[in-house]
Amino acid sequence: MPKATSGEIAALPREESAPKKAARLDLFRFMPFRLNRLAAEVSSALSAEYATRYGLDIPEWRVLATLGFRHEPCSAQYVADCTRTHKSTISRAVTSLMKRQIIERVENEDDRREFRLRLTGEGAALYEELIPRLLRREQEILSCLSAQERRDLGRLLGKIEASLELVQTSEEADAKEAY
Amino acid sequence: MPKATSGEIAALPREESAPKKAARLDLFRFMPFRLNRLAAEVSSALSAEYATRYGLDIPEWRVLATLGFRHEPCSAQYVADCTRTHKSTISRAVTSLMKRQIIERVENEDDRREFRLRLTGEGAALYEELIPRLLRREQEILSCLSAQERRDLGRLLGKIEASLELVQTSEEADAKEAY
DNA sequence: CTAAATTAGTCTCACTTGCAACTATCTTAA
DNA sequence: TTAAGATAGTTGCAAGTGAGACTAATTTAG
Repeated sequence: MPKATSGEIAALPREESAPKKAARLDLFRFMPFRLNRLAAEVSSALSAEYATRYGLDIPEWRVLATLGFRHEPCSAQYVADCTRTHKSTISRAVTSLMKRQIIERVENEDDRREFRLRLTGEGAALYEELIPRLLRREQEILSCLSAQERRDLGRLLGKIEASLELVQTSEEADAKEAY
Repeated sequence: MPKATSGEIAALPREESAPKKAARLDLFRFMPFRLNRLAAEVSSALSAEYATRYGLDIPEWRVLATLGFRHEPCSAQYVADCTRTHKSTISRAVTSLMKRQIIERVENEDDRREFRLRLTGEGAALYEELIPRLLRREQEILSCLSAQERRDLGRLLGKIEASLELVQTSEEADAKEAY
């Protein structure tokens, strides 16, 4: 079994060296692989809270989190945009959450294609019960980092997110300010 | 549309305040969500290299990367352990790569349950062609960070990776103690 | 005003993947 | 030596998901 990952980034052999060395890539230092693996591991650590305990899958949890965080009802499309989840996936999560009466939806009088989604009382109660658990779990996972390190990590990820345009710029936010 | 993500960690309202405020969680500051989304996005950015160009999927790429990095042939089980990918997934990737003559396998005389996998000449050539592209792509993605920031990121992720391995439950630890 | 283009949401299809059962082989212990 | 248990790898099955077609409603252009 290979050694645990070090802090280094996977590196190409010296570019300018004369004898064209064969390129090699250590998966354990390759950022895309590390991110994938870490995300998978963290997700599964958290799913103990919302999956086994409340029977929610990830898309359902994302709908719940979006509706619980925003207080105004919002459309399925909005949830899909926010969470970068495919609209068909959100649609299924919405259907399932409605069946379980965790959320409800009302027709939008102004645009009868879309529905306004919001938590039911039951859904809000579930949200209130679940959130502290998840935040505690997140803190546990991050407890190996100092407060400063956590800030640093957040900032570094934020830079990458911004450069990949994962986060909304203010103009985009304005453009979508229809909500 | 919600605000752009800051460098902060999702936070509970002050714990000790008298009127029990409703807990809220901003998905955009919630580390598990951010990791998931970032990993998905980075993966898809990279897949342009190995998927569309060479027709490899992620499991196939992981097999290739493992065999290319190590020079001794190794078993499918070893690849599965290394990459934390389910053995059935690796099995299918191996089958597909063999059909395409990118890898080959030989029986292990000492243990006829397992096979020794290694790259064919063609596979090695593919590896040599692909690796520089992927490393370049990784560097592009990380180009929004300074050299110091990249080291920091690697170190922070490394700490979380290490702690998650330590944090594995005792049953899991026992189960994996075969290694 | 009407036709074309756009958008919200649903649904079907194909594909991927994890689980668990299964075969074959190896190891351990009575 | 033999039976029970562990391990490598394969395969069938079921659940989840993205792509994209489709319906219904709205907006835009001519």
